[in-house]
Amino acid sequence: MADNICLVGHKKEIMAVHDAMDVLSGKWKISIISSICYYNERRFSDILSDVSGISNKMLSKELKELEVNKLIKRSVIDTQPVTVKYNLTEYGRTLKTIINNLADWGMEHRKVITGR
Amino acid sequence: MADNICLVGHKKEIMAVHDAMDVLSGKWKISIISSICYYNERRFSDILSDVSGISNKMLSKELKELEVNKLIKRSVIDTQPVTVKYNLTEYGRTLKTIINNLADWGMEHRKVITGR
DNA sequence: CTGTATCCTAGCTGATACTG
DNA sequence: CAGTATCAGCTAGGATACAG
Repeated sequence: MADNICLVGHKKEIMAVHDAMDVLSGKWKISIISSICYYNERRFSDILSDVSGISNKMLSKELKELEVNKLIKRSVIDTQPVTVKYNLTEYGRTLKTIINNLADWGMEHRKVITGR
Repeated sequence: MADNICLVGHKKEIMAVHDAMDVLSGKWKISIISSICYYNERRFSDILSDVSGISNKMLSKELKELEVNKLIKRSVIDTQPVTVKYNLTEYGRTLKTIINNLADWGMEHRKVITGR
């Protein structure tokens, strides 16, 4: 099914893919989701070091967008100084498969561009 | 496996995901790949109408990048006027799974944001 | 049909500094 | 620790026109 869908495909699927990318696009979004996904629960500074190259400003901004889209949840713990943790929402967790696929493909891709 | 990887995840995977997005990011790239994938072989003007909203300039530009990354192949057929067709390369076809996942997720996502 | 060439602007982005 | 504020440069992307 996942294979021969390419023989019967249509505009609906293409638009669906575009819809998905609307939420996931952005230089860092998928990496951020990955970080939270792989560790299940993650703090701001954790993600900052997980995702190499991202600035705190960008992280802050993209986290907000992901939260608006209901993909992640932000929880403030009232310690001193304050602690904030991010989790995937149930909805966000539906992205796991995609994340895993992307990670697999990304590792193969790295081999292709560097390796051979 | 695809599930509990989230319990043992690491920076390598996050970077892999980022690598993947490096190639696939851009407002239209995934949609373009989808179009070619679903129809197996596609012309410039076909893609232009498949991917609603894209301009010829963007299509041209992103097609070039995808070609450079060896994901698609461009073939010129010497008719009058000239015909050009695009196919996924064998390597590009390795993205099928991801495309299908994204299409599935995108359709669910549309329900979530419009439906309920 | 399949693109290129210009022009133009919103907003993305990084760097740096600062706050509660 | 978890962000916000500000500045400035870049570039992604759209509109339009043109070319082979």
